[in-house]
Amino acid sequence: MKPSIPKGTRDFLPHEVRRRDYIFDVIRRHFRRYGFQPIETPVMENLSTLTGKYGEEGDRLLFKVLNNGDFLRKADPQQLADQQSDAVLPQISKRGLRYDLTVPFARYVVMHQNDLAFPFKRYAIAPVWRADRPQKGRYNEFYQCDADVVGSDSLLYEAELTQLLDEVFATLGLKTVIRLNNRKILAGLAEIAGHADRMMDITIAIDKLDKIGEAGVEKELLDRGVDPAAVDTIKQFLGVTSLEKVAPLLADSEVGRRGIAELQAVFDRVGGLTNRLEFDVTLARGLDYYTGCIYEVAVDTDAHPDIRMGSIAGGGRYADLTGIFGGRDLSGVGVSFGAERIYDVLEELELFPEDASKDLDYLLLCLDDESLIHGFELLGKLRRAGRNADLYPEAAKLGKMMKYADQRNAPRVVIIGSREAASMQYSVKEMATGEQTTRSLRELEAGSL
RNA sequence: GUGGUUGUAGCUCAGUUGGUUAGAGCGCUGGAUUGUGAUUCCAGAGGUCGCCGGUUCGAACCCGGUCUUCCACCCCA
Repeated sequence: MKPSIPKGTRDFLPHEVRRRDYIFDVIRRHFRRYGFQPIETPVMENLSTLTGKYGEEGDRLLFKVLNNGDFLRKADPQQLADQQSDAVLPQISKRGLRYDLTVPFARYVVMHQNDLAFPFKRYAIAPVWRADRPQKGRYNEFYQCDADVVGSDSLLYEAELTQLLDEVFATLGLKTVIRLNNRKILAGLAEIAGHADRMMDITIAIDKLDKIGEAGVEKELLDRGVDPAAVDTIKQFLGVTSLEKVAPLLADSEVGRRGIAELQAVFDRVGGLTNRLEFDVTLARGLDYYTGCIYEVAVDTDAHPDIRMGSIAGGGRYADLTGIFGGRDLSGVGVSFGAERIYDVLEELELFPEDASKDLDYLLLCLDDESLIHGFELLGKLRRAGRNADLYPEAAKLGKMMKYADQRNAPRVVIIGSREAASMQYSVKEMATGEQTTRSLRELEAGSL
């Protein structure tokens, strides 16, 4: 048989894993610096935990796990015969793979609320699964790096998370645009338009502005059943790029005014950033559970004009998510970094640091069997001294071993023949320059040649 | 989930209206060079043409199905 892996999943070569680890390490370092604590949750959740949290579209994209045992026995025979997938599904599947890290976190907080000190700040770096049709930068299995805080309404957290987004991308050397909006502004907009109940339809439509243009948005709104007068009202908002200008439009909406006040408070407190920070009234974000500020980060196309990539990080405030699980209403806010997309962008821009794919200090090559024994002992000494070292396990032709060293991406090789073994002075070759020197054990152990 | 697209050597790709034995570059293995990789020269190995079925005297090529890739929707990291 021909080996294969499920569509939308990937294997990673060693150098790719090291580069991914570099991204994870940068993000994790910043999470810790900001006071977030690590937690872990299962990759599988009960389907009842997951369904209904991500909107209709999200439910469709959940991976369901088939029940064990004779699962069809428990299914309704008639519904089974009629191929009523939706009706049969809950009878044959009670678990699903997590779709994101936020909903499992809300479930976790409710289950462990007596063990946690609020506000509770946690981070998680873990894979999630979505049964989407794969494309570039879109996979069925991918990692999210989430930082969330639950149990406080303080807008200082929104400001802090903005700083966190900014610092991570500054450290990665990636120029981005951090866009901010507030669901309350969108609710106000819907209210002013006379369609308070149609907020989702309206926001989904205007979210597409940069993609389909104003005429496209207008058509989309009409298609979604928004009346022409309301569409005219909504169009007034589309060109607005500052909070000051949107404020008068929302003067008659209490929720809209609150949204503006919240955003203003965040802007007032973030301070100087490396990346661009923008208010964007058309930013919607599809997840149902957001209630306040929402974030989205994209590559700054002014600085990196050739990059075409969707959002590389996002987040927002969800005031009611814990309430859904029967807990106290604990307001939460968080951000999520899309590690895979960040990887693809860093790769394309060649922004990975040189040493992100190197992990070996020395590779030892021995020319005869006696030297090999000497080399194996030297290997142990170097490792005990804290150097990353490896040994070619037999005395082969030097050319062959050099080639192996090249493929291993070893920065330097230590050549051990009878001369070196006798004198304890080793030939060290820098692979990049070809420069060769003689070094003592002490020098090798010290590293940094 | 809807519409389209892709699949030929380890990789990137050629392959004529359907016609004998399917090619190139890179990589790989060996040698020139028994203590020097990435650069030179020579030789060699490697393919049920994604898979299943159909049409045909004959299929990498035409048709159907299926899996996969990428793209546009939908949605999203």
